[in-house]
Amino acid sequence: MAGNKVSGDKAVMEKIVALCKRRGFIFQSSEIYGGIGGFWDYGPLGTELKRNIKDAWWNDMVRNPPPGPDDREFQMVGVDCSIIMNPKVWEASGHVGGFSDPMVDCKSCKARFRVDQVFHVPLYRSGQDEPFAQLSVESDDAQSAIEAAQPKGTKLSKKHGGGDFDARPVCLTDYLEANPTGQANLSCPSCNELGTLTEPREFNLMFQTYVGAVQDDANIAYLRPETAQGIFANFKNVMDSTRVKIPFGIAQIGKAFRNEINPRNFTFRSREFEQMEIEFFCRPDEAKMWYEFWRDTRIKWYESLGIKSDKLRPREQEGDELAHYSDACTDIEYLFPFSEETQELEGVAHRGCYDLTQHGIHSKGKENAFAVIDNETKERFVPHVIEPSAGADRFTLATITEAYSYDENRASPEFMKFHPRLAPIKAAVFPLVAKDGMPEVATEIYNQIRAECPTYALQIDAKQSIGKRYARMDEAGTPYCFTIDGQTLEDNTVTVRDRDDASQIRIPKESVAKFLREKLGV
RNA sequence: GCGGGUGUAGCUCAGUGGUAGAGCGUCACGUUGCCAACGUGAAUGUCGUGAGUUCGAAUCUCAUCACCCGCUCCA
Repeated sequence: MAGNKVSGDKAVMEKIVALCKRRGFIFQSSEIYGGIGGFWDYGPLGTELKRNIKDAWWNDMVRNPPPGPDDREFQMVGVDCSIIMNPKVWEASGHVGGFSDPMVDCKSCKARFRVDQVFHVPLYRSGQDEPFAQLSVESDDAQSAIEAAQPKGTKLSKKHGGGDFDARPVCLTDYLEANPTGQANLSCPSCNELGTLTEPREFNLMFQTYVGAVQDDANIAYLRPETAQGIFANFKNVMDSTRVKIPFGIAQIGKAFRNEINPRNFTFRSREFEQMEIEFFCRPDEAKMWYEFWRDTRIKWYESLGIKSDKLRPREQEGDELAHYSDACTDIEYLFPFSEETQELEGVAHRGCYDLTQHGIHSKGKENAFAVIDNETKERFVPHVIEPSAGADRFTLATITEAYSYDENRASPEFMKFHPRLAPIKAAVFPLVAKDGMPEVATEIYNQIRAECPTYALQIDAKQSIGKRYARMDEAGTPYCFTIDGQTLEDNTVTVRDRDDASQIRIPKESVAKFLREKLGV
């Protein structure tokens, strides 16, 4: 069977990575200096591909969004915010407080813990001032730490003669503050070994920098870890300047930065990446409806761009997976060849009124600073937010792995079956041989397509054998090649070669641009 | 961050202490009559990087960087 898909195979992933480099889709950043972990560059073909993806998203979501549920109308507008913002933004969003947690590692069993979630638990006999033993547990608070300490504590108690005991948990945060050199007295909550925990270390995943020439704590700033906060911070500006009315959405495409501990899997987990985000603002009582609308819209969008296989898997998050402020979230996941498990391409989250409320509190000192008034019902409410947040680089990678096809019966076994709308090169024009006036006709046809389809990336090539030129276009994923041959000179027809099955038909040379537009549908 | 593996031409890899190699790709010229054709020729390497051992290191040692796999992490 032609177009045989290969999946769930790491060898395939390696072939894809090799093809990406060979054909100029993706290069490692700073490769000539030995590279740099978690950063990637797009080459000429990859740049066209990613641009087509971002354009498709912007056109389909912002300029020409689908009709809403029950054909309800809604507006979509765009913003393009700065990457560095006032650091208070990240206090309001929780990124500064929440993600700079000190961690400790166990040198013995290699487990890692958040310092504030480990409790040191000395065990006491009633009436005694010194503990007879101690242990550690992982827990959210002191009360559950006591419960968590019972099984281990009972065993320890038996060892020490048995009898009732009293567990008095101390959070590691507090313990280390009181005993800065107290590491040796602590045991690992996982393997129970004594004195194996490292000193606490900060793991802030935000990139830090300084605004202004003086490097001082007072002017620390961060590269944004998500584009969403720029949208929330401009919510009122957009309301005041554009006449949008609830329900409406604000969209943004832009770079974001996360200092991942361990970047992996080609471009999938990068430290610098591009997001395509929508924050959709609606009435609280309609939030569920809009959540479902966006979830379904986003799934259909991926399918419309060629991710039709069963590798695309939406997954509704379970209760304990959800952030505390979130009512619902669907991860739209894709099964990449590098993993047995599906990986997130996009999260569609029902965020309630959390973000606007937080920014209200932090910027204006009141929860409802960004409340709006419904003109018909006169109700006043802080809008609820549905957030479809997609990874542009992740979808680019999914597009590449989905398109990658292998058919050993073809002269060119590897070919990229891109959706025509996303294909980096839309068509190529070839003289069958570089003589008898064929190159001149090729140039004429090439110029004709350029004039009639000025947005298409095209190629013209007269060098080497025709088979080699077809093969190169197969690896670039070019849907159609037009070839000028001897018959063209007699009856003005050219052959059209189809990338997916290598079949050929003849069409009049005047109609190549029309043929392309109809076939590509772009 | 931990453990294991890998790193030699654009790609895939051979080379285990003694002159830097192959296939494919790329380029040029010739040829061409629809699928990586053929012929001739060419370019391309601080052998990931830096130290050390040695008369001599791609090869041995150490460090470091990057990538892959498994943990860990993933707002």
